[in-house]
Amino acid sequence: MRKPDQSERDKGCNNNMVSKGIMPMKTRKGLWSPEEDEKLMNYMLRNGHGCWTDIARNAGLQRCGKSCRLRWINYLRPDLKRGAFSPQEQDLIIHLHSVLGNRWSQIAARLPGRTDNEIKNFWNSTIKKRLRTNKNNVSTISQNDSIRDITGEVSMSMSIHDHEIMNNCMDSSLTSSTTTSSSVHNNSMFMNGHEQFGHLPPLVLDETISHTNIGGSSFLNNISSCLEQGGYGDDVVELPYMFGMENDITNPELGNRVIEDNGYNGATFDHHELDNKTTHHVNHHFNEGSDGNIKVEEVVGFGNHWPGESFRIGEWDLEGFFANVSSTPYLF
DNA sequence: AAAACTATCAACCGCTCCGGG
DNA sequence: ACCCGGAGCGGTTGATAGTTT
Repeated sequence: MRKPDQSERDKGCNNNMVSKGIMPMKTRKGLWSPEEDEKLMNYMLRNGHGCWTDIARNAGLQRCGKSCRLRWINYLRPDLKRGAFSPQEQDLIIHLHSVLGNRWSQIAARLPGRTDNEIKNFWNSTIKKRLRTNKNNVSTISQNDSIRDITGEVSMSMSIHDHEIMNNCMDSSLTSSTTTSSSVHNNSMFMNGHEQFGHLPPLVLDETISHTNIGGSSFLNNISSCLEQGGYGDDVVELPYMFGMENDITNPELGNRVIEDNGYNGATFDHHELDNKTTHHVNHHFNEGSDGNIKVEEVVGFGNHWPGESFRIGEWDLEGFFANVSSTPYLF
């Protein structure tokens, strides 16, 4: 972690001003102190969003707006979910990354309570490493169980069964777990009304499939098992051409989801940082005092759980989501 | 016990995009 | 059409905690 420092100039935030010969106000850089958190939290809860530069100034912070925005989004937002990623979330991240690539903000948009930074960090540390390790363990992939592009190169170690699921899910005209049979798919099938990508090779399946189960999450399970068994590698997981999602990545189920609010009622709520590995947690307790100001207290505790479970804003029922996955056909 | 190594993640940086003038 | 400033994004850095040697 970076030490809080008193930089003479916030290079990143004040580039424009400096280039114009305007001497910017001194801004702090580095880690945020609890006092700064408190100020920003107070201001945001009272006034809500606005121009970040104004927020920084009006909240009495010697920070640039950019820094305030980042702090709020990544740390102070009341709807943030903390703690380790669940296996379901991990599956979802892996899948979404295979679809969206490094578009962390778009991935984060589908994981309520998670930030792009968090997901990016998680991917770059944990998953990337895991994939790299597992990749080395991969020896052969059955041709019959793989998907090949037009050149015959094995491009993804997803089972035909799961690929079929995805194909069918791409087709919004399919509303139930129907039986389909096809040996060749071209891009138009995947695009299905969305803008098509121009020069992408069609996918070729090796054999006819006659079974699918849209409602299941076997695709995700398969990703999990591939991950564990070493089926995915950096160079085989990308499937950017399968979806016409560039212009349509809004998932009504997720995007409009009402976040459960079990704790924050405007008076008091907790913000937990949880480290499952060490069972140590730092609990930032935000409490509204008699003066109406939000106080930030740091409480250190132990135990691999959410103390009191009082602050579960953003707690997201992934199980329920996956159970209803058939209603979100263009996500899977 | 200490040094070296590794993992994690908060925060910075530079860039692009977009809306307003 | 152009300029400007703010917002947002993705890549990267670096401090610190944890683990291994």
